[in-house]
Amino acid sequence: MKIFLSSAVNKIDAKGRISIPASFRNVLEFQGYPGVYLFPSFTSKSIDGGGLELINQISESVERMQLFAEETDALSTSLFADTYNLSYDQDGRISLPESLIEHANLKNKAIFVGQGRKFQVWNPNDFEEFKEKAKVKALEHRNLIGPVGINEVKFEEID
Amino acid sequence: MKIFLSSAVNKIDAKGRISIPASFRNVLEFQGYPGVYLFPSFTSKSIDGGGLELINQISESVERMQLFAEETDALSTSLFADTYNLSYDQDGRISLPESLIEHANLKNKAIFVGQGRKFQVWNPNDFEEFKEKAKVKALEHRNLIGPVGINEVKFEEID
DNA sequence: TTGACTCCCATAATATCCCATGATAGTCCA
DNA sequence: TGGACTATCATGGGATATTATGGGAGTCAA
Repeated sequence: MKIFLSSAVNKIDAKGRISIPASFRNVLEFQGYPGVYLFPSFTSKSIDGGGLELINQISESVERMQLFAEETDALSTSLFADTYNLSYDQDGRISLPESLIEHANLKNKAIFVGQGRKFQVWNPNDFEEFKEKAKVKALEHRNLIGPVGINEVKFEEID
Repeated sequence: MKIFLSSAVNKIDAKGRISIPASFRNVLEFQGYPGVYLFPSFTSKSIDGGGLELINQISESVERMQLFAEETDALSTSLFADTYNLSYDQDGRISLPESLIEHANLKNKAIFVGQGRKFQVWNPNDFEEFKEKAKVKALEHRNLIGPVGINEVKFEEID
């Protein structure tokens, strides 16, 4: 299995640890090392996560942007500063940095949502809400959307 | 782990010492020796820092430039004059030179910000401000950016 | 002596290691 | 088919290690 699929709600324990779903760990280890890269999503109250492949893509695209020096600076600053490289323990758990917990409004539970090459971590309530809105939007625009999976369509398919 | 990632706020104590984040020390030691190179950033009120790799790159590019232009003399002079090579103690602390403290407007706290091959040291307040601006700029230009952690772009490209 | 700078140790908070448990799912075989 | 064995997983908790930070004591120079 090579991509992040399906979703799972896990608990944040008293010590602030949370298990990464086993299926996600498989993907991460397949990519070469037992750890995750996490950073706040630019566009939603969630955490984006992935493995080596994701972080390589990101650094590549940052380098590709060398032409636009100023924008690259700004981008790499906000990107690197808030990106965490966490390796999980032998039970598959990590403890999330405070700044990510805050950004994603996490309390004592979090949902891991597979999104192919990456995944997201949400407050389960917030995610439900987001999903509802996404569905509505998708219905509104379904005549504009081709047969391919754009964002909203994608989420429908996940369910 | 080979690059400077994430950020951490540390305290400057009464003796003027400050801990370099453990994860940064790992990178520095991976590069070959337990110390840092620090110099005032040209473009912002912060301190640029890195290890052997960074300083090697810099001296190479300065040498290459000196073949062509005389005004690079001025550049390299001011660059090397304000660059400090500090080795940290066994607890991972350094004491910052006065000229760097002044340049970065540091009081009793400083934030270490990973930027891949190098890192920066900021007054935490100043950095927050800068980050906000950077984020806005990055969003403005996200159409130029590859498949970074930006939902919409990402999903379009997946298909 | 004073001040700046080490080296060394103490401590509190946090993170990590390691083991135990209960739940679930899968497998095998009579 | 059903039931027992096995494997895997999420989760709890005790023990240990690491980290940031404070402060004492020694060194050196002015």
